[in-house]
Amino acid sequence: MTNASYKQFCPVAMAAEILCTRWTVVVVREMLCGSTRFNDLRRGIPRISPALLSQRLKELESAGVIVRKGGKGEQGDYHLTPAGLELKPLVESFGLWGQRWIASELSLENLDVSLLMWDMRRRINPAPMPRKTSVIQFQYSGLPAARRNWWLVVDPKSGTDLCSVDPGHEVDLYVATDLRTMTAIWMGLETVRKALGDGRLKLTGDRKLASDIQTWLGLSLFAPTKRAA
Amino acid sequence: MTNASYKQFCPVAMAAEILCTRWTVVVVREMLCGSTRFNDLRRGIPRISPALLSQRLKELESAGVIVRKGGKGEQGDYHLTPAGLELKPLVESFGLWGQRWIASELSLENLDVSLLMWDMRRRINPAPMPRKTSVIQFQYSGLPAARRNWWLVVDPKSGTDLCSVDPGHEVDLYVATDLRTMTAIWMGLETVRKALGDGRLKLTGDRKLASDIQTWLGLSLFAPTKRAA
DNA sequence: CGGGATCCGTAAAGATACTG
DNA sequence: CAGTATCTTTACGGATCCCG
Repeated sequence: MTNASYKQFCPVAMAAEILCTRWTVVVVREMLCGSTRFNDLRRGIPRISPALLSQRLKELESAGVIVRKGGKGEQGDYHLTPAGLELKPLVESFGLWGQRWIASELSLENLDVSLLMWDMRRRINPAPMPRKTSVIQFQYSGLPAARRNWWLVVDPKSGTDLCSVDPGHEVDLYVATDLRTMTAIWMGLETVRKALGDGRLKLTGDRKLASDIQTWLGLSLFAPTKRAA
Repeated sequence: MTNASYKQFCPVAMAAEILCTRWTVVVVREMLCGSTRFNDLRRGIPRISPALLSQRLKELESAGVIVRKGGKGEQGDYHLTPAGLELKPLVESFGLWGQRWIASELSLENLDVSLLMWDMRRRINPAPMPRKTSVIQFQYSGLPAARRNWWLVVDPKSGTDLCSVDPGHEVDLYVATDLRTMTAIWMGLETVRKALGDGRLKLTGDRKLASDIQTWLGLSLFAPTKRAA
């Protein structure tokens, strides 16, 4: 079917043929967010099968959107080409439209704690945080024990690590909440202040870190978008 | 599969789930270009099966992108909702990227005379043409007899009609060329002047109409886009 | 003739297991 | 870690038919 094409010279149709197969736009989004390794991509796209991810990467490579570095059999390292980088406005169009027009209840049906934490790790802004390494532990009520606790280890110099098992460091701030509340905050559907107010979010530990949370907890790229629906 | 979703709260993924099924973006493009009837859509998307078009229209309706006017069994009349109209920038992103990065030889493999004429009909600009109705006959060499001749009947008041059988009016301008040349001009890949110069395009009839052709023959929306590949 | 619905064979995607 | 292999389910393409 991939070969039995739309047969239209229109550039919209030609681009759609490359990009509008299942998962493809999500793969590109993930690469625009900085993932380059096969398993990093899988982490950002948990429900894609490895076979299909592999196929999509090959298709994107032959379309000139990405290049694979490393020989066959070696570790692959995937990077966007100039053509791939220019897909950024297109992916942003998807995000803006989705944020504006897809009912928020629908988004909040697709809760996924590892996806949320993986996104948060990428968007943490260490600038307003202490010079030293900060450790923030998230505690999600109502989740199975293995997925309940998450640690963000923020080193202003080397970046942020995400752990789902206790890394053993002393914790500077505990964030106790439920997954739906944290996801809604992340998406800009509600605010830290409101969730703190009605008790769905509790912060304990370092006072400064707690009061500054809105400044270092980078929200989703699309959180500022005004909703229409 | 449509229901077994990506399961991601990310608005990019949620939008992609709605829009990135086969043909869907092309259907939206066609509606943004003004088609509202089932068979107008089929004309702009000749290779979609009626069953799949019907299914896509239902999906777009339940996603809130279009509304169907007319009761069940009645004539359907499909219109974009406000959410659908806001897909315009997204569809334009596809077109811009496609025009910039997809090799032109690839586009010119997908020649389709009825698609080209259907697009041209929509983009003709009657303003610089005579007040009276103008008839332009296109003669494509190398096509089977039934698809060789096309007539655009441009009435500055009521709009433009496209005919593939002789409507019987007196012809003001004859445009004799081949399909590849006309498509390349339409896409901005080359100019009328150059095609006239090397004889791949011939204009006979009304001198004024002929010399003004670049002003009234609206090109593809993406013709001004600079290519990268 | 416009606006679809049905049926069937092929092609793509999901799930899971497995390997260098 | 970075993918293949295999099997089942779902989607798509194409032809045909239906109905007002």
